Amino acid sequence: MRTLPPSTLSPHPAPTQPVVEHTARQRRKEARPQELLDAALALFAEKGFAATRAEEVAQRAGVSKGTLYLYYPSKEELFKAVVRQNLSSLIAEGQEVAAHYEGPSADLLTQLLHIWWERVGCTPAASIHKIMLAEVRNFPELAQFYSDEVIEPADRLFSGCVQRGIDAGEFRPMPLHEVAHALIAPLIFMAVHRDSFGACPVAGANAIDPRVMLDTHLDLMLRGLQVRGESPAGKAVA
Amino acid sequence: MRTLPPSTLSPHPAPTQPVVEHTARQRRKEARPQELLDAALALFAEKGFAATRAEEVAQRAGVSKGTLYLYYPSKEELFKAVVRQNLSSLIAEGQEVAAHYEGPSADLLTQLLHIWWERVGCTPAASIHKIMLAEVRNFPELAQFYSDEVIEPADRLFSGCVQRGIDAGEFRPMPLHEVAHALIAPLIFMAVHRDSFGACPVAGANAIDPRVMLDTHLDLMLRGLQVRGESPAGKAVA
Amino acid sequence: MRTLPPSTLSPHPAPTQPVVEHTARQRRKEARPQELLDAALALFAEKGFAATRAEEVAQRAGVSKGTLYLYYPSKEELFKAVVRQNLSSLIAEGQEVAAHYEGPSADLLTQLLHIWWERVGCTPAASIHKIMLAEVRNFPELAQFYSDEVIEPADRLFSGCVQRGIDAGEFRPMPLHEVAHALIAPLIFMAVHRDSFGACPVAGANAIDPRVMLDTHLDLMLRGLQVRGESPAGKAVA
Amino acid sequence: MRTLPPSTLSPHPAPTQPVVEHTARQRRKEARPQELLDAALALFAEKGFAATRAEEVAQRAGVSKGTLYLYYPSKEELFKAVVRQNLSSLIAEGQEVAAHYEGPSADLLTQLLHIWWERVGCTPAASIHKIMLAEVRNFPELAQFYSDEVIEPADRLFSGCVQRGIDAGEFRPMPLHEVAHALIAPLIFMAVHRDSFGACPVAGANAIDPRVMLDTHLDLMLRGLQVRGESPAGKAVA
DNA sequence: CATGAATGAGACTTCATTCAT
DNA sequence: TATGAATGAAGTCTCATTCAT
Repeated sequence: MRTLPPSTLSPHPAPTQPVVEHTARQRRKEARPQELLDAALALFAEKGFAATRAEEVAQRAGVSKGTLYLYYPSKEELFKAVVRQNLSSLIAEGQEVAAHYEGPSADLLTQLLHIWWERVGCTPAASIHKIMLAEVRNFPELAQFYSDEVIEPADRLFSGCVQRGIDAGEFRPMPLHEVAHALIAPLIFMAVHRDSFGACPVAGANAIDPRVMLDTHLDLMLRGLQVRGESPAGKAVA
Repeated sequence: MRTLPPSTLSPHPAPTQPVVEHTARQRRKEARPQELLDAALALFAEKGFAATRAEEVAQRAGVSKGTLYLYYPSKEELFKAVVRQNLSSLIAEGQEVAAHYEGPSADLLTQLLHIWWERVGCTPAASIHKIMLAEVRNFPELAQFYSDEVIEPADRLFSGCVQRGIDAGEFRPMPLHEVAHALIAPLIFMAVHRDSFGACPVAGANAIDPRVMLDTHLDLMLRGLQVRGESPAGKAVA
Repeated sequence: MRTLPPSTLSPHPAPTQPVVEHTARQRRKEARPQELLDAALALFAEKGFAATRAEEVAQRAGVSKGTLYLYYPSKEELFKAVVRQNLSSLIAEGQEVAAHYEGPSADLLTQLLHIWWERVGCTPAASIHKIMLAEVRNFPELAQFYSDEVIEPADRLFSGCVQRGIDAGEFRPMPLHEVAHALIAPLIFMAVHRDSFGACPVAGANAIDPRVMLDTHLDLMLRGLQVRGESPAGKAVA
Repeated sequence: MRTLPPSTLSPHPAPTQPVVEHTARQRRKEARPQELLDAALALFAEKGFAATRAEEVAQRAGVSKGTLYLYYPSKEELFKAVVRQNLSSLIAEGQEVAAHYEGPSADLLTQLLHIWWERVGCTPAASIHKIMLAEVRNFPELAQFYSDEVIEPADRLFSGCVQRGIDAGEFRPMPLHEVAHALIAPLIFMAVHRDSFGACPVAGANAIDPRVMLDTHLDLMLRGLQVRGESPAGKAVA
């Protein structure tokens, strides 16, 4: 379902079948959670949380209703698991990249946004943001969960990079959270838009090429952040 | 809640329908559709489509459940009516401003975004975007409508301004649609976010001050658009 | 369903239709709660709490599933309403009788037990005790409710009568709660037994005539309580 | 949980089934039915039939769900087996005692009730009565079984003792079955009550001390049975 | 026009039972 | 023989929609 991204961050640490041989049934059992999460993500993305029926998720994963509840005790927990698998893990990886990065901050931001696009923006995982925005009022517990697991860490990640650039004299001093928001918002918005209007023959939504958009956005933002007189560092994008 | 009931205690022996009768009840009757749409907008914005109960809409509009169905044959039709009614007036205004503007393009963009924020971003109308994003997959016919009535005109408006700046030598040449998207997306995103997470005690969402965000965003974008060596024009923001 | 008991305690204070005329629908609405409670009591008695399906109750009352939930928000609340109507009210009446009684304590106990038999013991209401005994462990909230609404008041009522007899020198001094228990337990037990085994052709259960049992029990108990040398006061039973 | 798994780490090259093998596993296998019945009794007593899950019974017996169904083809059959196994042995004992008793009938009754309390009333077996009362309507065939195996013999036992006392001039002539009922009912009722409400902080249920109750009850009953003018015989109770 | 009592399809979730291993 | 993953019928409760008044 997910095409191997050219990213240096391999999603799973090389499965290459361990020594022990499993029976067919055991293999099914081990694959179940992943199959269920994939089915759930697809359906949540398509119809939203409330409108997705548990039985549909099960059917799409090729199991019965009861089996779904064998692995996840409620629809809400299933959704949380989807969020964890698709977002929480990625943000952690982003933190790793940022923590060990040596080059210019502009390049770091460029790389982070490209990673985000390849791992989230152009995958069904992008829909999760839409789902949260739309339904979070009805599930307050999910709001806190999402804030803790996704929004806060992502804000820390991007604010940290901007701070890093300011400290190094690469960027102008600017309000951190607002810049972080301005950095990621257009990308999420584009992904969400494509997810919602992409299926329909809508000129406006399709007039935008995601790759061009990403590069343009980075060009604008990095030039905007840049200290006057220097040359922009984000050229690597092209 | 019901004004002037035909109580038996009325001092006059039943006036047998006055000539006009355009009073109380009649006025209520004419105002009903608007009252219902207002109530529906508020609730759809708050809870989404599926989680909004028809009875709640009726209650909030001060009528009974049955009356709602007198005006709208189903919850779906009510939803469509809400979207249509609230979007039709959203665009014209901006077009007017842009058509007659004389000053620098940076100032024009600054003004347009401020107008958007005051007229849409910080009003319930902002919720409509959220609703559309969330539910458009379930109402394909609304997608075309929304695209024609909102997305396309808005894109034309902002692309036009950017083109104007490029033509005048104020801005660097850049991909028009992508810049237009980068201009408006963070604002819509912020409004939608506040609408969803604002009620919850979520640090990340509340860390951003809308006014600061707006100015920061404009600062970044205009400096990013600006032709090298000139001074940015968007300082008027205060 | 309930035959008018010869008791001086009229169950309802004479309905005799108030002045206002109701339409058919309104009449139905007003009768609904009673119809539902009757149906619920019958089914709870027959199958227990957990095994009684909400839809069955509705059907027996001649309405749909949804209507039941219009009047009682959950099966548990429905059960509580059944208890209140059938037991709580009766105990309150018993307290009234006891509070104003003038004659010998033995006669008071005789009368209370006869009332209990006629109003509970030989009606479906007797099954409620069985239901509670059987299922209370699974519904802790019901346990507290039943204890507060039924067990405690009943214990107070009977202990109070025994105390009254002891104070007046009619009865020997004895442990109050234990005597109260010994007074009411055989009657409840008999009723519960008949409710459970009555339908089956079981000699043992049917060998006992409730009337004889009641009189025998009273005879034994009152003679047992009686201060030595006096003549028993409970002869009125026959 | 599984004893002696045929692990590949076994030092001996698979002993190819020893001669007797009546060890560990074999012993477990033979003990299985009893372990399952014990677990089932405990759970049925605690939660009732419907609320007891098959898997819980299996877990408590230390086996898997599937194994339970190897021994009992359904939950219903398991329930019947529990009832049969626990009741059949309860009655014989009392009959023995009564048959050979030489002393006064009051002492005999005293002794029988004390035996009942120690052997049934204060053991899990008391719960069986509760289960029967609650569920017998759903298992009509058990009604006859229970009646034949328990109710009838118990009635014969106690009626016989009363008859013996009357014949000997110790007791007043009274209806036999009704007296038998009045003798045993309060004790069963108390045991059942404690079993159901004992866990809850219910004053009424806990206000009664079983030992005091037993003595009080015997005191009342024997005095009630006693022929006028004689002194009661049941003092032996201590 | 307006009401609100009534309906019943459908959602989530549980659990007795089966069967491949 | 023993396991436990899988099933699907059934239960409680919700809510869009209808219609007698």
